[in-house]
Amino acid sequence: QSPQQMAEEASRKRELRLMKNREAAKECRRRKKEYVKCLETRVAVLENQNKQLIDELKTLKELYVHKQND
Amino acid sequence: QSPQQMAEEASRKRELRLMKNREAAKECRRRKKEYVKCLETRVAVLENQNKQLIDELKTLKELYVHKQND
Amino acid sequence: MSNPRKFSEKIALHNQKQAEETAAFERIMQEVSVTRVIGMQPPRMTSAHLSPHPQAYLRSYLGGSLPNVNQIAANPQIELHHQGG
Amino acid sequence: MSNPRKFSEKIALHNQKQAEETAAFERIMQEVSVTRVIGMQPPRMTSAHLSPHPQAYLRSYLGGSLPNVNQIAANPQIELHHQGG
DNA sequence: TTGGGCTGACGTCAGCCCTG
DNA sequence: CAGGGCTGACGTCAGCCCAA
Repeated sequence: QSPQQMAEEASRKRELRLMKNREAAKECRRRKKEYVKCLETRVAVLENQNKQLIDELKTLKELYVHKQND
Repeated sequence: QSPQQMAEEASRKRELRLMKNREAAKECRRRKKEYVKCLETRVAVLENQNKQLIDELKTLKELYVHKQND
Repeated sequence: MSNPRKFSEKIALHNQKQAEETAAFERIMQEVSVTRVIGMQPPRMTSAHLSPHPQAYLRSYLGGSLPNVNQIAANPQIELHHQGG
Repeated sequence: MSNPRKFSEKIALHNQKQAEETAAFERIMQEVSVTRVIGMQPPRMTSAHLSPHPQAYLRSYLGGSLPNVNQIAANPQIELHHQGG
């Protein structure tokens, strides 16, 4: 093989690899963004559940002490 | 001013701006990483609190129905 | 490892945990709601207790289907058997 | 806006919320613990009630410093409902 | 063992928002 | 209005890790 064809082959291979990694990086960023949004949503959900659980715990606690005093 | 000095000035200004934005990007990535880690830690904390709250709610509920049957 | 490297696995893991915790959360909330409702009755009799259909009375206070109510039905005061399915 | 653009502000906001929620969490846990402890006593008298130091008896059951316990130990029949929420 | 898929980290560009 | 601080998104390089 002539060195000219070798250089062309190497260049084409490199460009193909760059193209693949380019798209892969784009997909990776997309998944990372989705993951962070998932984390934020999860935090919000857990926060609401915590508040509701604390409220229910307060209510049941006062109901318990009221039953106690009866 | 000679166009030679103008080109040098522009090049120096551009390089300075690139340098600043380079360090800014590095700090930005650092803060983003810290933020994501903060989110994960927060999720773990809220998860543990949820479990403990649910357990306490179960205990208090059974205690309540036991008091009810007395 | 519980901390995967791929984002897709992290997302799937978080969705799974969130589903489980939400299920447990809704379950305990319903149970506590039921407990509070039946706990309010004994000291004072309500006209609903005179109704020939106490199940309908309870279901009027609570929303969806209550599979765990059977355990509560173990209370000797109230009889609550399956409505046959 | 509650959703800042800068990461530092997001971190500060999350830390603030986490501190508040942790405080509320620990508070309600201690209160429920106290409620359960004092709720177990009335049906049967314990020898600890004959002790000249009931506060010390309660502190033996509970961990940290409990400022509200003093009022409860002083007047066990009072109702303790603070801010309703 | 090794090639390829994913991701971490970098530098650069473009754009937003705030301050001068 | 122009200028600068931060961040979103891109392409590239380096490296990890698993299936082939």
